[in-house]
Amino acid sequence: MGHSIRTYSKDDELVAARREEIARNVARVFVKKGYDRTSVREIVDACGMSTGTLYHYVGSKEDILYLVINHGLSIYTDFFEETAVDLDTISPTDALVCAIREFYQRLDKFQDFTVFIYQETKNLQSSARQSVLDAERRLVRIFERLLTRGCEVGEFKIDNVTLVAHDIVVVAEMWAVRRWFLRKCCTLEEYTRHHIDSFLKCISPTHFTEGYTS
Amino acid sequence: MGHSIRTYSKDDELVAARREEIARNVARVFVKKGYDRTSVREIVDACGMSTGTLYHYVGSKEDILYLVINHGLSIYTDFFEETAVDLDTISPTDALVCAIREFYQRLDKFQDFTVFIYQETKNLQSSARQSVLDAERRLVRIFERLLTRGCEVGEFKIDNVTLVAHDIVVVAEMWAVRRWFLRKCCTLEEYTRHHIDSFLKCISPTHFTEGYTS
Amino acid sequence: MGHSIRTYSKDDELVAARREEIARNVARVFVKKGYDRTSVREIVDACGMSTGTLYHYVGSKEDILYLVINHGLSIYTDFFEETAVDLDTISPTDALVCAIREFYQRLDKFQDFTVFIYQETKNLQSSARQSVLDAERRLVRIFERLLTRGCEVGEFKIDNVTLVAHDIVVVAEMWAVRRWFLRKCCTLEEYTRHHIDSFLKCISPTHFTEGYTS
Amino acid sequence: MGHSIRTYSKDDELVAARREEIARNVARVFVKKGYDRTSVREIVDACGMSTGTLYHYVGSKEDILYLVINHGLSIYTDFFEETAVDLDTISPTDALVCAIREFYQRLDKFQDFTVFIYQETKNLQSSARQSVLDAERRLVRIFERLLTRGCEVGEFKIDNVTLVAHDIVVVAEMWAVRRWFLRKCCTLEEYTRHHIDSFLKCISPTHFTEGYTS
DNA sequence: CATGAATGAGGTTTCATTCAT
DNA sequence: TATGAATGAAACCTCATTCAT
Repeated sequence: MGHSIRTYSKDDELVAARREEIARNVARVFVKKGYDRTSVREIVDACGMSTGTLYHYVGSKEDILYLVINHGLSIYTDFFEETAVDLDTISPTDALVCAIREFYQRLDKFQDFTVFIYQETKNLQSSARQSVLDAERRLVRIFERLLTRGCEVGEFKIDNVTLVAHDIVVVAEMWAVRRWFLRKCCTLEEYTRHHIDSFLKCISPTHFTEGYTS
Repeated sequence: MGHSIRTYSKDDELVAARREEIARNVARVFVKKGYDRTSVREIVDACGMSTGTLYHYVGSKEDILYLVINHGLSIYTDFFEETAVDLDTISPTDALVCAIREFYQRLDKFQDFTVFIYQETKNLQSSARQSVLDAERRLVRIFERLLTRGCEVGEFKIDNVTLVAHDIVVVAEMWAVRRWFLRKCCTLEEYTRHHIDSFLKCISPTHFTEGYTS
Repeated sequence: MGHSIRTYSKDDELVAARREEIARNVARVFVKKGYDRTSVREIVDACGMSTGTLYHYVGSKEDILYLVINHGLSIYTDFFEETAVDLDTISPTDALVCAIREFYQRLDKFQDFTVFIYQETKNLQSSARQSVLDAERRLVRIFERLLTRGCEVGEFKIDNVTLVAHDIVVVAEMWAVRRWFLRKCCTLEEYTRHHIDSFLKCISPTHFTEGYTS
Repeated sequence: MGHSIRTYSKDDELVAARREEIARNVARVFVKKGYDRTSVREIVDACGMSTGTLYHYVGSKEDILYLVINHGLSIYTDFFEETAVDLDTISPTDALVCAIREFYQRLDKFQDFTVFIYQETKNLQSSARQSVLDAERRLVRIFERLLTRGCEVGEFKIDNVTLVAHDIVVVAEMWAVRRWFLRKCCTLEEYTRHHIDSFLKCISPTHFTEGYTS
């Protein structure tokens, strides 16, 4: 799916394993030094491979960027596709709060990745970039579903569900991206609680607002 | 202030003029191709200067990144330092709404810059990066002041003023950074209105909330 | 005979078969892309072999060039050694004309090979090159014999038989090598007839010439 | 004219001088080792330049091949465009004989080049190759003109002037290309005389031939 | 002050060949 | 015998920067 990477090997399993290995090893280096500033020399050193072997499983340096970004995305995408099931058994509000908490904590763990993706996605060619953006869209959709369920049972009242879901995701990512600012401002717990409160206020149906129209 | 750049010239005015010229011309190229992928040759072509002249007024390629980013920041910082004055004469709520509207529209115009800054600040060395981050902080502070005034006169009720101000700025920047998502989701007007409503809900003192504690 | 190629196999027949297979398959690729620009990977792909197997029957990439060139030479050498027999039963002039016609038509069919040999023989190491040149020499000798017979029976009168025989071969090869020019100039039939006429004029004993001495 | 080569310099004269220098120095190496087997490292060593400087005046390794081939072609093309004038003042036969003699001697001097061009033209991309072939065509045309003049005054009688002119050029080039054979067969003087005689016989109007039709 | 030719280290990628399986 | 993963030297080319003019 998405983007196809050249290999000289015909053993699909081996290719997948080696690429996983590459992504895992290179991630650290890319996050630290940035993509453009990491040389292929440094990449192969980090992988403990020879140049030739690397290019056996990968068509170009950019393919490696793609692997690393996808590896990073999977870390939290995968997670959500697992836990999202349980959320159906509790009230929409509880589910939303729980999901946000989990998500924010998860992003806190993988801060470096989040920042990295924000900085390097631009360097991908169109097809590779599309599949990264798709992963982001799936992330938003997870929250969309939670919000929609809440609307259906009357617990939430939301004009633009997509926009709210998007905000939830973005605010989480900002905890990583803007850490240079936020760390001096509050703890993750405060940050999370503040935004959970904010989101709930905004989507609560009991809150009467005349709607500010400029 | 901030970061000092090497020059061989002793004519301060000329240096400033040339640097302004460089920043203005190179901005477009950097925004389009990214810093690392822009060669010094492309830089001098964009400036209509010779390499020698460029290095007469600038110590390194990275200095140019610093110039461009600062040039970009000034575009909206300066603006705000002008218009912020008038805002004192109207009610805090009106002032806030007005400021947000102006800010969001301004960022809409300079989307490319915003995205660029999000992507390239990491490439700056410590001292240069600090002065960029300072500019961002000043931006937040503008909204902090508006919010604080509102709190003082009882129009707003806010636990963490800095955090809200920061959110206002970040949400604006996301309109540029996440345009690939948001353009398909709503117009700038809808985006702005949605968030103004949200922010007002969250800081309104009349809204009673028990505070969701997980 | 000629040049010896390393193998790890002891089954001579298998070795010969495999080498024949290699030459046949790789010929097309070499003719199209040139020797230096064809990678070993492309060679094994063309052969449907693994790298390991290839190097089992061949010592180096250059050995393959040798195989291919010899394969190419055999295409027309073999042919001549078959048909040359019949030529003894007809008059020297008829035999010559017939041989030239056959030869020119044959080369027309294997143009690519001829061009290839002109371009790549230089890449062979000394011993391999010698055996290629030997094949060319045998080709010339075929015509030498025809011419000599004609001289003996008084049908031809030639100062330097070798030189004329060599010209006959070279002119044929030029039809392939200089096709970019000759195709726009005449058909194969015209080309052949023109040169048969020329050769006959030059070797005819009835033609009186004082010999141009500068 | 013909093929355009990238340069970073704007000083046309300097570019021409440097390229001339490159062609002159690299020619020897290319002729000796072949194009593909000569590394850029060896090229810059032969030129006494740094890599950077080389690529200042040339876009790629292949451009250098183009320069060298053109340099080689000019050696005899230029020559002819000078001497061809005088030939108009003598009889067509004398002019032809004289031109052939000069040409064959000239090619003898630049054997290496001739061989090189036969082997490497294939490596040029289309546009560059075209302009090399054009130079060859101009060479043929020189002899075409001489032959045509002879026909007009009745000294020659030729069916296909172009083909004869082409033969004259090709036979000359073969003296270089097939030296491995011809050196053992005759001297340049013998080779030249033999072919002058042959050509004159073939184009002489007094020689009666019924035309051999198979 | 302004120019742009010169530098050579370092960039990414390909290559022919080996050898453990 | 047959395989193809692994190697790392060497390929071509670009780069930011300097300095003589």
